[in-house]
Amino acid sequence: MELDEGKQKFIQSWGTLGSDWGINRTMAQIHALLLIAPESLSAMEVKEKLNISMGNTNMNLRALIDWGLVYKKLKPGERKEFFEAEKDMWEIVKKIVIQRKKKELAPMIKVLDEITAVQGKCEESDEFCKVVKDIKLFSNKADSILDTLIKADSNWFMRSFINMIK
Amino acid sequence: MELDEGKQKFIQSWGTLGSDWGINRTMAQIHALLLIAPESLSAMEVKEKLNISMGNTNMNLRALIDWGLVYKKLKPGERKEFFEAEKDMWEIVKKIVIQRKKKELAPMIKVLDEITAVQGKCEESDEFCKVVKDIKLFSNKADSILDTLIKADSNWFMRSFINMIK
DNA sequence: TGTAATTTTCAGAAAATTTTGAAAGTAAAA
DNA sequence: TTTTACTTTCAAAATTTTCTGAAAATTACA
Repeated sequence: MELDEGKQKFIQSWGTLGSDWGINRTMAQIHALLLIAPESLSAMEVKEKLNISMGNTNMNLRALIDWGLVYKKLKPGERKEFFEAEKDMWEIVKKIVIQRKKKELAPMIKVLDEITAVQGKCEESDEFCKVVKDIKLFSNKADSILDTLIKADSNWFMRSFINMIK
Repeated sequence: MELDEGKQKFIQSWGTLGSDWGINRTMAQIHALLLIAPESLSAMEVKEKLNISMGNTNMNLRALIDWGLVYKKLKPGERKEFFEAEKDMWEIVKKIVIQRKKKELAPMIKVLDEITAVQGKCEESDEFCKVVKDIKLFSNKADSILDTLIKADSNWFMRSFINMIK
């Protein structure tokens, strides 16, 4: 395998992984492209390297910026904008966790709370009540664990996990 | 809000959460329905409660069984099959982790390994090589953390995290 | 064995998501 | 101010994913 082939493969795989992770394919591919770019790239360069339309490029670059995975960079003397990826893996993971927590966990917790307001009507034996209680317990735990992770730095995280594992 | 309304809401939310998690909407809704069902249900009952086709019901019940989230149960004297959800939250999470690890993490690690075979051709300065190395480190770490989690039991997990957090 | 109940399969339909392309918007330079 | 380079928007098209419905397969019972 040649180096360029490897890069291509990496971009494709990152795209696939992304789409499994609620990040759309193109968004993840742009991220991958910027991750391995030695220099920041312009929107036009991204468009051309990935063979996608300008509209698509623009929308997904915006989304990446929203997520905090890509930064806009202005080069002095250059009119157009350049883009640069966040390259610290721990930062990347944290930013993804923040987004997914907001998009997924928060709404679930909200619904669970609404449902709990009704729990008075529950028979002790009612399966529904038991399940909701369990899930609530679990979600709240997950919520606070993730909050801790988000605040933590990489070393701390690794250290904790190493302790946990041994 | 009435109890039935609450149940409905729960099924819908679990469906939405599912589709964010690589479990399709219907699959997650069936899981939710079975989670809060006091008794195991037949395929026909599932079909009717969720207003979906028999084909869809069958396919997603199979998928849930594959994932280990639902068990098939035969009632003596009854010809048809009944279905019952795994209700232990920790088991549920573990089973989802197992599937996603297989589907997402494993292929990524495979690609990274293939790519690494080419790394000889890398300049020390090449961004690509740095990034691949970082991601590999991270993925392998994630892989072994998840393996540990899968083997662990709920109490152990919680205990570790409580320690971690304080 | 034949019949009826139940389950499975899968091609095409429907729905959801992503992408394009062209037009509109902005702002630096001339 | 006009031109030019670039960015943004968004309706419609393309693609991908999910669902249906009907037919085929399986199984249990008579």
